[in-house]
Amino acid sequence: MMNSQPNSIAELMQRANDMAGVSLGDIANEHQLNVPDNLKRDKGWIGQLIEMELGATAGSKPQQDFLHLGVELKTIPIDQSGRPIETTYVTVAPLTNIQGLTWENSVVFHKLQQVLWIPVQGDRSIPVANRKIGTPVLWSPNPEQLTALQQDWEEIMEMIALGQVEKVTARHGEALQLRPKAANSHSLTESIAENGLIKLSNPRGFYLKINFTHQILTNAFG
DNA sequence: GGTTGATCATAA
DNA sequence: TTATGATCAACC
Repeated sequence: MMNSQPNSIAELMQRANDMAGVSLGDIANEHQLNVPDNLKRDKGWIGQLIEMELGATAGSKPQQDFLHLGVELKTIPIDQSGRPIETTYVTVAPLTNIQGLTWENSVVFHKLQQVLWIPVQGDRSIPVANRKIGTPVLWSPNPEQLTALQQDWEEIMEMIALGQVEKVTARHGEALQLRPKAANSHSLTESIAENGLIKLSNPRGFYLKINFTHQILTNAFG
């Protein structure tokens, strides 16, 4: 059962606030869904469940989840102290046809304009069904965060443009990092070669580092 | 214990 | 294959 699209940010936030303190098992029951014992084979299960509850538009378009509201939805697993357990996937990294692409025109920039963070207990010792949803955070990057993101993005994209995508490791970047994003390490997609022509590389995605998302949550909760 | 590179499910 | 939703698990 997919809930209807929220018509305003206020409506979206009301739904999000109503989920706070509720367990994943309770939400799943509302939608008559079974809860997996673990997430090994259901890595996106929590995200999909929350999308359903909040009425996000299903689909795999490279756009915000609530395009009409200008809001991207992200669930984020946190430990007992409220620190994110995992990095946050943002989007696939473009590896070709990037001449003239600017930060302001990038998918990363657009998706991070406004994000609704839904913290969820992520400690693996807690059964998935018992994990509780936390207080939502509607976030937009402040000037400092925006600058940090832009610097990382531009540095990484320059490497890609120069045919150096394989030389970019997850250690690059303070806020944003580039990592594999594929079915496996053998997946291939077109990328720019050092001679400017096309070569094949493992697909990459942009991720927000934990320290960065931790700061977002910390700022929101004082 | 935190991070990096690898991986899983699914839709179009 | 590429996009979505992410977490797993080996490694330092």
